Amino acid sequence: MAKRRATISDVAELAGVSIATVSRVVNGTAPVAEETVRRVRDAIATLGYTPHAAARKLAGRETGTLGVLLPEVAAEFFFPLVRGIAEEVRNAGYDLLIHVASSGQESSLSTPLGEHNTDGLLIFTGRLSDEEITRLYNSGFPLVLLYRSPPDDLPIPYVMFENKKGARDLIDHVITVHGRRRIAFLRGPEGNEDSEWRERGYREALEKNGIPFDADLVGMGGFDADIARETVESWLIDGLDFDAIFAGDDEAAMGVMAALRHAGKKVPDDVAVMGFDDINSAKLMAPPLTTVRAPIEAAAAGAAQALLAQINGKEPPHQLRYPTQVIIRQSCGCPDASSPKMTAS
Amino acid sequence: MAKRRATISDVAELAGVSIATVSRVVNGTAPVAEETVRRVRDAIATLGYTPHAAARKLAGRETGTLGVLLPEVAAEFFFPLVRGIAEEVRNAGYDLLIHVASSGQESSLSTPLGEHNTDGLLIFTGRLSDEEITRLYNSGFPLVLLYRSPPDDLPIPYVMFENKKGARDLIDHVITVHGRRRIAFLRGPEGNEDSEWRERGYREALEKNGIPFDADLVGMGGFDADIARETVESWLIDGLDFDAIFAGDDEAAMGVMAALRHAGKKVPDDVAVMGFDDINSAKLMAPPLTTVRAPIEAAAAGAAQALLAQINGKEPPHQLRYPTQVIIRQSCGCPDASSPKMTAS
DNA sequence: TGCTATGATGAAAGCGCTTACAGAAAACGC
DNA sequence: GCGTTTTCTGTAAGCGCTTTCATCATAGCA
Repeated sequence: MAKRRATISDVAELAGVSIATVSRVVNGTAPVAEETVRRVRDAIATLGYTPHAAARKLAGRETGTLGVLLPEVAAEFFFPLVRGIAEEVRNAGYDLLIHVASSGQESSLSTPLGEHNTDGLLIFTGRLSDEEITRLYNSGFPLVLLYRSPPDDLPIPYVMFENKKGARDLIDHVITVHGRRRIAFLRGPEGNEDSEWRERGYREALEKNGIPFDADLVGMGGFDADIARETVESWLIDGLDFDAIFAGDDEAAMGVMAALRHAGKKVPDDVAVMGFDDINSAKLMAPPLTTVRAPIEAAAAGAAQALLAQINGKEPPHQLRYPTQVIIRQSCGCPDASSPKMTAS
Repeated sequence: MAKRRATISDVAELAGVSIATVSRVVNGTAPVAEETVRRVRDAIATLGYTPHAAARKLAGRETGTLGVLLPEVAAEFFFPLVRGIAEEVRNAGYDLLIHVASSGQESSLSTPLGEHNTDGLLIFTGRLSDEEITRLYNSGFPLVLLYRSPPDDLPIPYVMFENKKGARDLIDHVITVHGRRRIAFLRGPEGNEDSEWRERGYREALEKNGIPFDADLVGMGGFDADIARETVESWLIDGLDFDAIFAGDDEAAMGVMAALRHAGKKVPDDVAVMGFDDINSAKLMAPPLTTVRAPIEAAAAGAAQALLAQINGKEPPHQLRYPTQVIIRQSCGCPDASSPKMTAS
């Protein structure tokens, strides 16, 4: 059944032209007579010809594909991220090679996304060692960092959210509006910059309101529901005193709520819970989660654009900072503004 | 800064051998004298040489990469799926090209994952038209279908879950154990086979227990929280009578719970809620969701293996059917078996 | 009418690599 | 010691495509 794939030569022969001409009509790189174009188009159609990507890459200078390096941890967060990138990349006529790293192979680029295989790389937090990044940068390889800043102050473009401000406003809200004073914080994964900034915002809000920082109230959340849950459960066992928990992100918040519920604590009456990101399920939680909205998809798209710009020789911005916005729902103690929807039908 | 990449010729020259020899030591395709190997290795190291993927693909017969076609809908379900595939594919030394389809371009393969660009394709439900699949199959291109059966009874391998049995057991539980009789069902996306089988299981359970099927109790869930939520909200407004909802999948169940909660209905006292898949957040919902566990990651890995087998000329199984298992939690009305964890620390 | 822009096309040179094919050198057998 | 393997290595032919460069008609212009 497997017939040999049609090549550019087959098309050329059928259309009675040279392969150069076929290439030109396919890529529109030079004027071709209307009549010729028609014949070539027909030939392509009847042969079902598709250009061979590898050959194209070899001949041309570019590979026509962009790579994304993602951590193993697959969170809901990841979706809008990929969607934003994919959309942008496709519009620019590039392919997207997504590499989901597995634990262990921390640094190596022996894997797909080498410099030879893509025209540029979007690197998600922490996946690549500083040395690797530096090396790639030094060899002039287009790079954009997602949610982490470049090592050694290298001028590599990167996208970031206004984590600190968002967290500060959020914590300030629960202090000033709801009078909470014993607010716990769950850190993200080790070395995660988003988490560091959120913690700073958390501390600033504390300070602003004259509440001393208490190291006991900081635990490991890992931006992960299960990890967060365990931490809160152990706090509960230890009898730690707190009246609010800033979970670090929404996933962790979900774990926090589960732990609290399981222990018979009421949210938000006994403990207020806040997340960060405003993932889709945040509004569906019980109670709906008060959080900070981060325009993940937009940021991802922005990162892709910056990479594309770089590839096209334009000067990309050095930093892309996206705004965040506190989203008040009920998990902080605020009343439900909306009443059951009564869509007359 | 951007120096030219080192090529195989550079290595050959530095090592004082021919490019053929370099290729041989890189690929280990033929015996090479120990001393020569050493020299070549050294040259590679000092030059920092990495083979150019495209060139390799062009020269060799294989592209060394596998493709996955995914629908735009990004659900939590997608994670274990990708993880399972990625793991398997990497272990086999292949690259993974993930193509997230966007709405609109339903069928076209004009996009990355053409037959030329990958050695095989894992196709996720409904993304490709039957014609495209048939065409690819006929041209001998290795294919594996995820969660859908092949068109026209073509012998294309596909993976499936025991949806019917899982759904039947689940519904049977809520009828026989909890005495529910007015059980609603939320369908998945149009044409989704998983959904069709789940519905059959649902009907079988009804029939087995002498409950007549009521078309009014079937609505659109779309395997999506927001869609499910809207449907349930409109049911509530219409005053539809039901005491249980089988949401079709876990994402939809989340939307169902939100709608119920918002309307002041108690789960499971007023309405029992059941999902399907057992995604990570199922156990974190309030109340924890009774559902059916589908080994998504394992199935995905299996699919990848089948594809790899096919590529290597082995005969892959025609169908991979994975078992499902009812997971009882509290949303169906069962008591909480676990008590707050008391991990002594 | 003679000469130069202009449009349309083909010939051919690679892109970096794999892989027959074919030597040359070393090892073996009797 | 000579023919025959066995090892090791180089030569060269592409893989399918893009892209100068060159070639020809035509068309434009004085």
